[in-house]
Amino acid sequence: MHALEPQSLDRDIPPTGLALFGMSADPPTQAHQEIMQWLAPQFQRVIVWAADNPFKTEQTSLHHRQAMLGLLVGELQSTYGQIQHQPALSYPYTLHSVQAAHRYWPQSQFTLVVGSDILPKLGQWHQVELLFQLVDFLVLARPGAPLDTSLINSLTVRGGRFQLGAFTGPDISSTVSRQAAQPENLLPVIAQYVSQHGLYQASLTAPANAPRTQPPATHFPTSDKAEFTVGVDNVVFAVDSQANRLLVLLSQRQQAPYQGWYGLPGTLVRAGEGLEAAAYRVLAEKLALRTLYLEQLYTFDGLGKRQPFARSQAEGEPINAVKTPESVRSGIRYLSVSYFALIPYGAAALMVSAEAGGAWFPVHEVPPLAFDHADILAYGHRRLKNKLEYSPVAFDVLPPKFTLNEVYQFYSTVLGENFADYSNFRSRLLKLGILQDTGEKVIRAAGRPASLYRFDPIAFAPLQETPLVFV
Amino acid sequence: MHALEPQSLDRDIPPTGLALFGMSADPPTQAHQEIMQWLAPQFQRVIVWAADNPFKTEQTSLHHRQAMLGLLVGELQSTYGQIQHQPALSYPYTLHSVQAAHRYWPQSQFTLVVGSDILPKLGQWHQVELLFQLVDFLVLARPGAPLDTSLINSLTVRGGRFQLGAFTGPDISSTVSRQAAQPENLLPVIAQYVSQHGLYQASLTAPANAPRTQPPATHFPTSDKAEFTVGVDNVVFAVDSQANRLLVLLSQRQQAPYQGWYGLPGTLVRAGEGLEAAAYRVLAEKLALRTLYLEQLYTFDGLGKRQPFARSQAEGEPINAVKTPESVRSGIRYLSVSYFALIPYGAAALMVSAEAGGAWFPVHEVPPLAFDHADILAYGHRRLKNKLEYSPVAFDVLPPKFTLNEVYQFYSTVLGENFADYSNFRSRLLKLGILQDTGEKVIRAAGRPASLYRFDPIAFAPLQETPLVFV
DNA sequence: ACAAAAGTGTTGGCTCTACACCCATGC
DNA sequence: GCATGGGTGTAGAGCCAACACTTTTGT
Repeated sequence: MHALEPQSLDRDIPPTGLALFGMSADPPTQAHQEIMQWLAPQFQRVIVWAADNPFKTEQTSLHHRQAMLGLLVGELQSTYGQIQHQPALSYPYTLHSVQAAHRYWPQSQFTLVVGSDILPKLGQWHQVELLFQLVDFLVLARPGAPLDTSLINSLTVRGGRFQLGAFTGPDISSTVSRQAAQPENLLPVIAQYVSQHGLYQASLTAPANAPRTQPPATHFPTSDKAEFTVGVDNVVFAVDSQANRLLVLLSQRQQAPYQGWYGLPGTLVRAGEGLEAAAYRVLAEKLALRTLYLEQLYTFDGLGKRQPFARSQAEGEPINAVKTPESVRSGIRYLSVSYFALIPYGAAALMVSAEAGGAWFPVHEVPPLAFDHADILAYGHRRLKNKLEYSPVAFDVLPPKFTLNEVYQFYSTVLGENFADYSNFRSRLLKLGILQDTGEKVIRAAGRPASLYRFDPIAFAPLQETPLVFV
Repeated sequence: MHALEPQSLDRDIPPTGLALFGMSADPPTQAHQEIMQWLAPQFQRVIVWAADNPFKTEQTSLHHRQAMLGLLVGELQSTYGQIQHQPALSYPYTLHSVQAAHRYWPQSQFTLVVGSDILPKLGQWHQVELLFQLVDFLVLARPGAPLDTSLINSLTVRGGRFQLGAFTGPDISSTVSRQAAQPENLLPVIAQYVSQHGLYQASLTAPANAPRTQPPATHFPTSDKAEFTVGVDNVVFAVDSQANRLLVLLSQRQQAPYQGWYGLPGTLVRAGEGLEAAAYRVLAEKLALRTLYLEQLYTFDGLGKRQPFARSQAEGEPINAVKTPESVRSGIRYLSVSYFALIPYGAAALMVSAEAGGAWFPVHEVPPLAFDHADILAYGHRRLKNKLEYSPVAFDVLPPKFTLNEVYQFYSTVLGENFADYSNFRSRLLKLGILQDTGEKVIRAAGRPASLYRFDPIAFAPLQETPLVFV
């Protein structure tokens, strides 16, 4: 039993192993901190977590305990970089925490750090024999829980490997600090957290009207951050289903750069104005309309071509090799947030004419565009096609009552020629059950009168989250 | 035939009609501009476009002609708001332009403005009888093309309705300005465009080394635009498929606001640094890894809750009613561009420990987060699930060789319990033909050895654009 | 009567789901 | 042997493209 000799620790435990130190952290104390400091030089890494024991009903919520432990570890990390807070190890059973650790750091040697007070209960732990195979134990003596050699013997018989830690510091009882908790007994960083969140109210003499949650201030620390001007650029589509043409709204630029070129209608975001509000403003300046579909597309920095289509960086260069483009290092930069809009075809006519400078182009006949607007337009076009296939945007811009053929024309205009035939489209659409037959009939041309349908939002509501196919 | 009296125009044509004025615009001249000015007071609106006649081979490309016409109309619009350039009316046949106009402005009265020189050819125009039903004609006299009354009579018999315009101004021949083209014969705005794009080279005495395309300058006009600080926030996921847990990387904030809270790891964008580069930098500071999947998620202004999930504004309030939130009107604003990353599970262990301040949380057990990071996280989670279903991101973070069961575990961890059974998942995945069987076998636990597969990027390449389902 | 458009029905082929069953290994 | 996980096969249900067919209108 010489392994139980305290002084044997420093030479028996190799500095290549990982220490696992779970605790309730309710709250974490200076003793916990000192144990970590004591463990740090002896192990390659020290992993700590707050145990998630659902049976302790009186316990402070795991969130708070994790936050406090994170603060405590954060204080140490500048000196002891190898100490790590690992919330993903929070499990009800220690076995599961240890198993997770094995998955995180395969082929590592683990030492589980425990207080001597848990030894009597250890025999009944969940699958303790399996646990014994996975970790060595490092037992730290606690006052009131002297080491019982026969107990350790019986556990050793079942497969446990125990070492005794030569740690001598303050006791680690959280119960004491919780119950007799005066702020001065806690570490300052913990005390601050405790008072801010109103924990341990029963005993803590917290300032009566201390703020519980902090106001979300708007101040950010300055560094060599860049300053930006932010603009929105809109890709606005209208569907002329009768002529089978998809139209896009462009506007001609009045100033350099690209003076005289066509581009996407856009604007700079004004002080106090939201992104989406700016996008709406651009539309309202060019068009008079009441209904539309609008969503954010993509954000482009001004630096080089971004490709929103890029699938992956897999197997590529290490990420540290990503280099900052050398262009545009001067002064204020420009950021473009693009939005994508679909408006009713009728509204295309209602263009506000005075100085609007907007014009509709068929999407397959757009002129060369300013900046990278051709890319943005292509991306928006792609998004429109995808959106149509799995979401009912079409009904946002079709008239309130419509014939099924109108819907069909709309879809085939946007999605192109290789499109399903009318009768199958029809039956699929109706089977979704989101269209109401109004009973009204209408005659658009020669031929049998068509029923007018209405989109039924309440029938659609439950399908909102379902992946639907409208094709 | 009193309708042919010039002076009858002002009282016979109601100011409620729309004038349609198509031209070749090759280039548009001062005469065109004067005609528009003359038409403007007489009509509710004047619609102009550049005709798209594919038979004229020597013609300047439609793009340039549209751009020039747009510039010319732009000059007039501050005074004559009712003049509109409408490129969507560019068709080979005038009939189609007129029909499109009828779709744009239904129930309107249209007058087509033409020069007297086209009258002899008008009888052979495409479906001219139908055209006659759709528009009145307003004929402007041109030198060398005197009005032939018998010609007009015969066209009237076929259904045409003609009026004679009392316009007296310079002749409108573009051919002349093109061939005898000196810059001083053109309107200044057109001359500038022509020289910048090197049009009409044969005859134009353009400056020898005038720039053909403008440099994309980086200067923008100032208005009451807001200044922004831009940050990126990353939603970083790792899949622990063995424990069936999805992990997300959080970091604890060191400063106010929300000091001590957990939040998404982020940073401010530095001068000269691209958005994606900043996102990579954050990851590189916290983690040591070589492969990952990264894509842009969404851009949040700091103003109030945005909901990237919003389906539509359909049937809502008119867009002019969208109001700017009153919050944060002061000084510099903050914009958050969020990115979404998926990293290999093994890399989660390689956390750079020193002062990294990062920690992995199971996604269903995250603590309360700073700012609106909980919303961003939820959105990222949604995106992850969607991405998995129709794109092969999983293979970016799985090891280079993997068993099918590992893929299955990965999918069921992310997509949850109600997931297809293994054998069907297996056959569907293999049928895609994007996995190669390496022939190697591996034994993970008890049971028959599993084949190792490899993702085959070249087999996948042609499927890139196809809508695939991996579920 | 005929053409054109709306709407219904049928049929063969395909895919998906659920489940049964065989295979190869550790113990 | 038996348990465990890998891997194959199959019957039934449902879906879908293609196309024929009926109904109701305009001309």
